[in-house]
Amino acid sequence: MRKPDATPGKNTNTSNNNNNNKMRKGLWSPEEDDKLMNYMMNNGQGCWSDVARNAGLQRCGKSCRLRWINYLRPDLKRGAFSPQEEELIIHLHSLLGNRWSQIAARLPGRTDNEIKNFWNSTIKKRIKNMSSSTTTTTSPNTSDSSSEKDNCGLVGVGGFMSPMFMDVVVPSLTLTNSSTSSTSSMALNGGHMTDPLQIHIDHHHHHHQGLMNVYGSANGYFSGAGQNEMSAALDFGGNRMIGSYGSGQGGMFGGGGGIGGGMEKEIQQVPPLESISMEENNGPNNNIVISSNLNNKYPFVNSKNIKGESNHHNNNNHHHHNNNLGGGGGGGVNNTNNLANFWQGEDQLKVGEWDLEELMKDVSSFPFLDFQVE
DNA sequence: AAACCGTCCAACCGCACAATG
DNA sequence: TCATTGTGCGGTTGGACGGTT
Repeated sequence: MRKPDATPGKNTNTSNNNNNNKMRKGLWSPEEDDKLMNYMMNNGQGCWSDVARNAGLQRCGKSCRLRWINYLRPDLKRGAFSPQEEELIIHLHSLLGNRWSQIAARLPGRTDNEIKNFWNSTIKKRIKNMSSSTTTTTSPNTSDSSSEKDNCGLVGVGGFMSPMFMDVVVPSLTLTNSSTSSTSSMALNGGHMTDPLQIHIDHHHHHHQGLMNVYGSANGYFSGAGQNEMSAALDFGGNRMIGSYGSGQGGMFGGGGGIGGGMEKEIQQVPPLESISMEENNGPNNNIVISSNLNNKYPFVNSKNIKGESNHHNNNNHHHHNNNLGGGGGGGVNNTNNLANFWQGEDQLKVGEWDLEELMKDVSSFPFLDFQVE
């Protein structure tokens, strides 16, 4: 079904004339596209049944809606998925599971159908290959997330999360269980996690406000959806942020064998549902600009852009970049204003409990970011 | 060149949910 | 309440396409 058949009448397919309601099915002809497009441009979106009728289309409203959303909509982004989009899809899927519409809502110009197809064809296959090449153990949870009841995404090898380590470089952040130590560790109750998550608090980078790196080491995917999996998430007084960075061998976003190689231009925050845009060039050092128009709902992603510099060296040594938010190697997100203000506004942010399920159950409340890859 | 086969993706289907009468 | 209608979502299908034999 790649191309619509331009021959009038020929593309009426299969059951087109079998049923007596005269509703066409199957591929859309260019004439039908024109009718729908013209109608939508002139009248805007309304009741789809009316659209179908008033546009002179022998299609059900549902079909018209689908055609418009998936193909005719002017703001659709054509072409292959960029590496950034791919990474974002992978991560969003790890958080959201097969909620394609929610994933699509965070990928401007992309449709849920498109993402779903992309996932089912490209990414799933790649994960499958990767999984088979990096481990000899198998798990029912490994790759075929679409068939899983709990929408499990990409959990670690063997269906378990391998030891993970998080570097959380957050000045003035104290963790209630170990506020004085430079290295804190705590366990998260991830159902598939085999080892406690260790969180290292770096108190030595006070001029890098708001930086949080979360990365995984060893084999395993630092991702997951559903209650049994985890991503990293911080809940700061209602403003949640998440971030992850894979550096381990075979990690989901890892440096060796991980999807995307090094996940170097990584934005792990779930972007906003509102006003997302993503533009890109194809250069190896794409910048990522994050902005938001949420009117101070999330002060660290305010209307000022957060600009990430794709610099491999601003990852873990933060001597030159302020406010590197969620940046993996090269994927840092800088915000010299709002993020800093956010962090500076709270002298002692406290993270009382790290309840994975609580964090994951409300993915939609994560800070909304606006992605642009320059 | 023809047959075969795997992949891709547009479109359909069934279901759930909300709104309305 | 209950039925109807409209909408949206996720899963699935089936045919075009391209590569391989």
